[in-house]
Amino acid sequence: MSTRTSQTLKAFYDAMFEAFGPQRWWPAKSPTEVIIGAILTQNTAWRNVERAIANLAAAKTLDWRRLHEMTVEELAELVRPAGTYKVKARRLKSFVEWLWDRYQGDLKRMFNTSSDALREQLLSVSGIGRETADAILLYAGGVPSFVVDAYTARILYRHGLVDDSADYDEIKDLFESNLPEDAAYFNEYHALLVQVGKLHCRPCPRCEGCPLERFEHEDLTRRSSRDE
DNA sequence: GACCAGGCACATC
DNA sequence: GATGTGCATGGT
Repeated sequence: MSTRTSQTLKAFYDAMFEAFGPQRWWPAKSPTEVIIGAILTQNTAWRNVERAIANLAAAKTLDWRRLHEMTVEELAELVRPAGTYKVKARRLKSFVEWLWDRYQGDLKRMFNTSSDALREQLLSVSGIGRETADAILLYAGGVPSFVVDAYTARILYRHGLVDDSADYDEIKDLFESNLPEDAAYFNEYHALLVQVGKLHCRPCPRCEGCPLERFEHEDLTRRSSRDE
């Protein structure tokens, strides 16, 4: 199928890829590290997540058994640089406890579950919302589940592909129903959107030089303090 | 000092 | 169902 939306989304990808090349996401050494990073990066700059992960690595706790044995207070001290550290320690713990109860602490068993069922299960864990669940599925499990984040919503909104009330599932479905169901493609696409977002599509945007600049969009740079 | 960052749960209406 | 708020470190 080749609707207009589908063509536009593919053209976005091509333009971003041409500008930035492969992003090689997720920036982690193992599925375990992906999952920990996905929880730690919630509403947090990646730079700070790296510090927290470095602390965990230094303490040799990038390991589900060790994480299972630690207290939430010990964990909190290690993840402190990532911000909201008490909350995040609790969320990591709730995932670990769940992984232990349900899959004996074994990620391979977890990913052996059918992806739709696993997504529902992940969403039932306190601290794992839609973006985190999809990041785990895609970047730790290689499941073609499109990840939506604040940049994604902002970029699509500014290009008129969704309105500002579009929710997570609506945006996710827009990608998944208009692109080939390919985990490698979804992987690269989301990473490229984040790169465009970081460089050009923050709350106060900088459209100059953006690889999507040539596509129809609303240039808000001159009215960052607009009130509608 | 203000604002932001690869969200989420929970309270309230 | 929609909207508001707390969480918190570190960079710009």
